[in-house]
Amino acid sequence: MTARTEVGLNAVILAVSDQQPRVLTVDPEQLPEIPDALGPGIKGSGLAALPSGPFDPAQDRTLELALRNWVQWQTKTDIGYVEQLYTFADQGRDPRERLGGPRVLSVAYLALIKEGTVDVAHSRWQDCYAFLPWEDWRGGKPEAIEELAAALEGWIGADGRANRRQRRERVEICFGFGDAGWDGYQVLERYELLYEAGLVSEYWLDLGDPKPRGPVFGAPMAYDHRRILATGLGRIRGKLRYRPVVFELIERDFTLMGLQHVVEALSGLRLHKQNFRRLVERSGLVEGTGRLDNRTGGRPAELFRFRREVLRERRAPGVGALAGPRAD
Amino acid sequence: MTARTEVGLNAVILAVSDQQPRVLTVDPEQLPEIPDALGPGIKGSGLAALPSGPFDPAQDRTLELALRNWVQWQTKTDIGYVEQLYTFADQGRDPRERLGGPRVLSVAYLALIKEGTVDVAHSRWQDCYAFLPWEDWRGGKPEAIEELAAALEGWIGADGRANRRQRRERVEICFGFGDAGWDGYQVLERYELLYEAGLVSEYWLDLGDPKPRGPVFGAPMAYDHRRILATGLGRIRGKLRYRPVVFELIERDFTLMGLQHVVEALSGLRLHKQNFRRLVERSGLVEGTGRLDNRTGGRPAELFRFRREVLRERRAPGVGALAGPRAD
DNA sequence: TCAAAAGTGTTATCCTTACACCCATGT
DNA sequence: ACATGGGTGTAAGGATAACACTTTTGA
Repeated sequence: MTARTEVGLNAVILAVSDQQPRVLTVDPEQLPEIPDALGPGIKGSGLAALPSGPFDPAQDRTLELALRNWVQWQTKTDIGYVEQLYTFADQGRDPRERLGGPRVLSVAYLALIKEGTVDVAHSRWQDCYAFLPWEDWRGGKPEAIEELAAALEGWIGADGRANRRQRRERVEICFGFGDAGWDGYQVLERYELLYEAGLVSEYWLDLGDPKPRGPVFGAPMAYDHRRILATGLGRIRGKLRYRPVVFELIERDFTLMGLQHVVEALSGLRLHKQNFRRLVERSGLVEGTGRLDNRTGGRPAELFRFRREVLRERRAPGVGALAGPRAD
Repeated sequence: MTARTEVGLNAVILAVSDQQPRVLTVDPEQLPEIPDALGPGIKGSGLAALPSGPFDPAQDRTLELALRNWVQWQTKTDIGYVEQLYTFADQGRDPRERLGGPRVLSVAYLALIKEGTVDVAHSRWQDCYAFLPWEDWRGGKPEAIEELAAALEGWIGADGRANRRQRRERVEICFGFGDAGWDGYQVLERYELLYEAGLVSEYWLDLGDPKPRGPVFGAPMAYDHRRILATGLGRIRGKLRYRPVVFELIERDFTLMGLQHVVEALSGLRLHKQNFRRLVERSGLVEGTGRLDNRTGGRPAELFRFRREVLRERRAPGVGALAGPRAD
């Protein structure tokens, strides 16, 4: 017997406001397609879910168009930048399968929108780092990380002698405990490691055992949506370096401080102010407009714009070494 | 009416031998699922196709496992490194749709294997640059590029006044005609531009008009497989910079020259020998074994190995700025 | 006048590039 | 001996990181 396959679309819709990266979530309670039978952990759990929409092979010419239409309709906002993230199809990723539903394959997209107001019933903006708190190093080493390291140490010790070395190596690489230090890009690798180690509550939910036997970290999301979020955050952190994607998230005119705050929010790192300014200006990525913004508190800041010509001039126009020297 | 959806898997299987990047292709003539009715351009055309396999939602636990099993079975080779590339689902991408077949969605993967012998009936290794000749700059500016530039100039002029600027900007960015110069990473962007400009024969095939009205470049592939190949080549060129993926393509022991040739083959660039050696050695990516290879012609070369510890030591362990200084 | 944020200058250090040169082997 | 490729040294130039410092506003 060949089961049916259905294709869905998921969107990680990111914005930055108040120096926090936000992701648009919906309340799965409101999603009509989830049957009540799934009980604990899904309906009634209050878990946040990523917005998802259908892909209708009879109607939709392309995946991206389907996504755009569907997001536009739901959020009443024009999403500019969209890119495909990954296709998720692991067995059991959608709990409806357990009730005899079709195998659901989901193509996830990343969308970037400006911090303007997207205010739709049943959806809200949530801080990305509520779900992935260990990813935010702007205030120095996150508190969670010590506890996390201890829990991972337990996971390493829980395996046989031979595998411990591999586990330890993996932990060290993912979390930068070696000489390499923290690498902001490996968001997904870290989430997957925590999942395998039983340190996120989705692991226990997927086991059908909603009570974690041990510490868990970060707020959970419905289904495998936290994994998808991690994929999205990792992707944009990587892309920041060599593509001018930051500008999709801010207004046309911005101050250098404002730009820095957005880069910091996404990368989860605190950057060195003076050098950030210089690097960005020298890179040709922006140009001054001559106008000033005097809502800044101190001395008014000059407003800058993205310089489109940089695309012709530089090979990998992004905020470089993620991005400039770090502060702290 | 909602049409059926079917999910297939495609693999871009890359190896490097004789300093050429190779891709494993099959003869679509041999693929049982292609009906004869599709006539010109598909069956009987002799076009190369990427190997493809089924995804069976009833059997396969994950996409990657399905791919691994299926490739293993076809090529009798253990593919080590595998990564998901992209999911293709544009309407009309599979000509069977025109005959009332289901909508076929294809999840493409990139696999890297060592140059050893994979010799299977109905499949063969072909030079990647036969399909994408403008991507090989190892011998200086490729011949095709002048002709290509002229043809693109025609495409720019063929649009209304307003759009010409945009078209010209896009051409300049993609092909590095501006100050930025050639960017090896943008393989897909270039292919898509050529497709839109009618400069690859797939464009005419998709129109149902197998006779191109103008020059076309590179050997065509069946369906949208050349687009998939371009995606794969772009991906590995990007990844080379910050992940030690080269080592998936070579034997455990290698000379630095050998390593350089593989990097050059993939990146399509000629590199500066002395500095490549030093950069690679200093990076901690490799370690000498003390043993020598005396098949090299001149003085025997030391054999090196990948140094796994580098993963703990360096944040983005790859062959850097793609990769080291260029020669020529 | 002070706090807060904008913006400039300078220097030590490291990395990259380019070039020149020597070494070991087979023919 | 010489061709071929392996391998090392060094110095110029550029980019980066860390520092101290001045400027301009609002309260």
